[in-house]
Amino acid sequence: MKNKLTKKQALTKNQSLVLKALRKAKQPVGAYELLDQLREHGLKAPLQIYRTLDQLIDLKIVHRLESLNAWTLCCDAEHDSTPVFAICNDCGSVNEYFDENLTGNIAKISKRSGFVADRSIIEIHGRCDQCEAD
Amino acid sequence: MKNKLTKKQALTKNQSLVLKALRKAKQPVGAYELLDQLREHGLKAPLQIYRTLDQLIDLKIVHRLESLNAWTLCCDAEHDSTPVFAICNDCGSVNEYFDENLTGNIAKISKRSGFVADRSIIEIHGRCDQCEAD
DNA sequence: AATAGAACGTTATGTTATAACACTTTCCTT
DNA sequence: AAGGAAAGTGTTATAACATAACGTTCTATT
Repeated sequence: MKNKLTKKQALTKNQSLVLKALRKAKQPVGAYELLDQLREHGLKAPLQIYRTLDQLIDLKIVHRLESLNAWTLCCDAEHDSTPVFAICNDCGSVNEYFDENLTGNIAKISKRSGFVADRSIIEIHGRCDQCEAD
Repeated sequence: MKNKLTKKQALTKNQSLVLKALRKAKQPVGAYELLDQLREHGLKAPLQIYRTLDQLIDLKIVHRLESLNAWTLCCDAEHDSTPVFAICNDCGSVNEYFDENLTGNIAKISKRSGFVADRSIIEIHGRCDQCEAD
């Protein structure tokens, strides 16, 4: 897999298909749901989806939400810091945030304990603005 | 399920069995691994494990690690704040931390965006002290 | 054109989790 | 103590999520 510098290179057919499906979705999408949607485009097996998702994650175009077993588009921003996902229990929408302080605090915890962090997962469940207003 | 006040009540047979298995483990344990271990005590079906784990989570005795599909004992501390799990990629050990600041960070993000948080998941993957020393 | 690496396709299988239904135990209330 | 509600249990079947293994095809160099 190419590194970030070549991110702009053309996507492969499968990558484009999966990306397009994710763009259409208003919520994170599961692998098998993607597969169902893309059957009409010739995709037949789960592995085709899982592989493509892995590629898109490497390209930093897509994130996996561990607590949902689902995937979502990365917000536009180029970011090296840890994303925070706010997941609405009601409508299922997900927003991606960044927080320097939070990233800093995680680093602090790590340093304190001698732990060397590699990948951080922050997923907050609750109710979004919209749903809370109802 | 009873609330926290009655936490000290005697555990049921299945709860005790699962808890004991988790105590023996040095790492988070998967549901089917628990099942295998507890077959000799008469447990036969996945649901028996999953149900018991849910109960233990409600009792705040056990945590689920979303990024591992596995469960681990809660550290002793009574805590209402969000636990941070540091998961070693090498040895698989997991440590649970708390950080007021971090909890504050999450609250701030929530306030800023109108999102009302409910349950926060923070799991950091990396290398622990020990493994890093090698 | 040769070739190396990435991407792709396919079958089979492994792993994790829940639905649905019936029975039993516990504990509170009268 | 009898009765009933709620929690816990057991069992079968099935759903949902994910990867192994193998061979082929595409693509971007040299």
